[in-house]
Amino acid sequence: MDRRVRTNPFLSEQEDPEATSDDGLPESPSDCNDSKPTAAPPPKKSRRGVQKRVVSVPITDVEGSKSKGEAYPPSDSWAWRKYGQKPIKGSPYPRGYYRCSSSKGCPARKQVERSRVDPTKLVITYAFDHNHQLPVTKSHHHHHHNSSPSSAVIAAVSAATDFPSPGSTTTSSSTSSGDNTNAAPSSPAAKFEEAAAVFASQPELELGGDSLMIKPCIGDFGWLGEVAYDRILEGPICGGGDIFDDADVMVLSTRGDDEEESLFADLGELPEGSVVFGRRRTVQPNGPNRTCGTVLNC
DNA sequence: CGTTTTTGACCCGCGC
DNA sequence: GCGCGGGTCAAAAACG
Repeated sequence: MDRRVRTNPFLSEQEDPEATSDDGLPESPSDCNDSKPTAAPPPKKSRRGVQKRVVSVPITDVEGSKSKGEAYPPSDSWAWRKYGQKPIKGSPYPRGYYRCSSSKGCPARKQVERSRVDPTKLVITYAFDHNHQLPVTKSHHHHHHNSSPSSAVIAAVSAATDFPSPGSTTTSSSTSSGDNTNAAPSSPAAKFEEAAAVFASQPELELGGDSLMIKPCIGDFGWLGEVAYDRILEGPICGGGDIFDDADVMVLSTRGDDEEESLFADLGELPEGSVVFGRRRTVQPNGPNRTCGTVLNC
């Protein structure tokens, strides 16, 4: 293998300089609206100029769902393999590095870490797109359009590092392994990733003037709603260029409850968190579409 | 048996 | 120019 290929084979679109800043986000709220995907001014390149998407998901929700015995959709079909883990300075939680194992040459990568300000939240950073189609395994019937294979799938999600429980460092393999194949997730983290994955592929997003609306999408992902997704910050990383290409940041309100409030309180306004909406993908509909939220366009 | 996870070390980029 | 931190790879071990 090419050891250390520092060159990103896929860099091109835009990246998230702050992607790594899980919560510290020094960025200003207004920023989200500033960056126009179209204009695409010279964004600051990240360390490697990698385009990244940050997804933030409340871990507690996932766990809660789990206890509720909710039905979870199949994994995101993407197989992720953990290739590293490192403690992050300033954060008590380690960051896990995952690569797509669905395809040999798939550049898709993701970093999973726990929010340092809000331990109940998981911050997933996606980098690069999948260069292959979603490995449809079983119930992956795509209702909607399937984006071009070449465009690759947009979002992949999943995973979770080992979240050392505040107080005790647990191991985490469960998460990763569960996440890897399309097997049903067994750990809360796995659910998270799935949730994120689904979001990433959700096609049913509608733009409504200033705000985005998530249509029945959640209907299919009712479980997801339960699980919880906070906000969506989307970086046009999606090669497909979907609706979100237009939206830089979106906020999804699962229930618009304290959760969100606290979220904002913790984050300040709407900093990092975000769930990525990619497009396409279906899951078993067993959820009460109670969560459809409105996506606030930053 | 195959695949994935875990841990350590190395290298690169950025900041000061 | 040096140092720090982050990111990736590689080898070994564990699990399914």
